[in-house]
Amino acid sequence: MSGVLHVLLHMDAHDAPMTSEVLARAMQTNPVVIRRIMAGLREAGYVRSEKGHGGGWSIACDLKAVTLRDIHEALGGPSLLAIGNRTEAPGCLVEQAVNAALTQAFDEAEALLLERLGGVTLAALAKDFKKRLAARGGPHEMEKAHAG
Amino acid sequence: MSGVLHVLLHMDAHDAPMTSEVLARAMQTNPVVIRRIMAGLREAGYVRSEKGHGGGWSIACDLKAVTLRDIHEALGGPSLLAIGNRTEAPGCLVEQAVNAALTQAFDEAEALLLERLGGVTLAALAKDFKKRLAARGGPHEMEKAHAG
DNA sequence: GTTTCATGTAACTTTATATGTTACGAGTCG
DNA sequence: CGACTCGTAACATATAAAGTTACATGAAAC
Repeated sequence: MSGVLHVLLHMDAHDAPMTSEVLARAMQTNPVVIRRIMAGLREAGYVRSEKGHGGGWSIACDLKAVTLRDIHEALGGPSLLAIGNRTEAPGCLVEQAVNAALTQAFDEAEALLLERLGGVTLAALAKDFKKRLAARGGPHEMEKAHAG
Repeated sequence: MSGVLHVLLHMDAHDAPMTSEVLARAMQTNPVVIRRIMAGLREAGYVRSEKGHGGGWSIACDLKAVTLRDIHEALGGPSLLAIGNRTEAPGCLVEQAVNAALTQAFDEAEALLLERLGGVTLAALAKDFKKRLAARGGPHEMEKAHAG
């Protein structure tokens, strides 16, 4: 999640398409990993990929219309919580009681988190980035920022 | 978490101490795993363990005074959220912007979850279990409920 | 006191999952 | 055609969780 957003914002701050290799270097990972992650976003229509010379990844959506929740879902909507309910013995009344209590708490937290993610657009993130950039001054150089 | 609560409630519904072996069979795991998990609870004073004949695990606290949050902390307070922030390039302004947005959402969700866990006592869970037991009728037999 | 039972814990093995890598096919541009 | 880049399958590695073995320690039964 965090890494994907990072890539998206860097793409937004770049006019030309960016190759998997460049992105992978910045994220300290492998080009194939980048392609794997971006596959979901491409299917959702948030990014576009082009082959050949001058190819690579570029934004294909209106950043104001896509929220972090949309991104999360494009990534397959993995569970946001680290712990879940056991369901090994659904006939056990103890398990039912435990699950009832936990499920309620978990569902509430997950709903809140999804709501918060749904309230933040990529455009808002990009704007925050530009604000930080202006506050610091100087150009934005992805390679330098990711050197260390 | 879920498994620990399950064990605790079964212990509460049992007068004599329960051995790691019996608990492990019910939870479909290994006695050593049970001991490992219970170690945290023992150090926190929520359960007691006794060796030798007739030994095993028993409740050592007032169920009304211990919340699910307490249990979570006794287990080492592992992260409740499945995803975190990357911090590989803290000097990157994009990363700062992304992390600021995500951190806020995550912290809120985690706080809500902890609050909810803190609002449920073990006694409340036990009461819910007894209610389900009464509704169904018949005795509570751990072995049977965990047979499948 | 010896035997039996049970925990405590270290060390090791197994399993599951995520991540990284290699390889190659296919499309694109010069 | 040749250089470039994505798409994807297949394989390798790393990490963490769970399971297992082994043995020491303590407690009750006899």
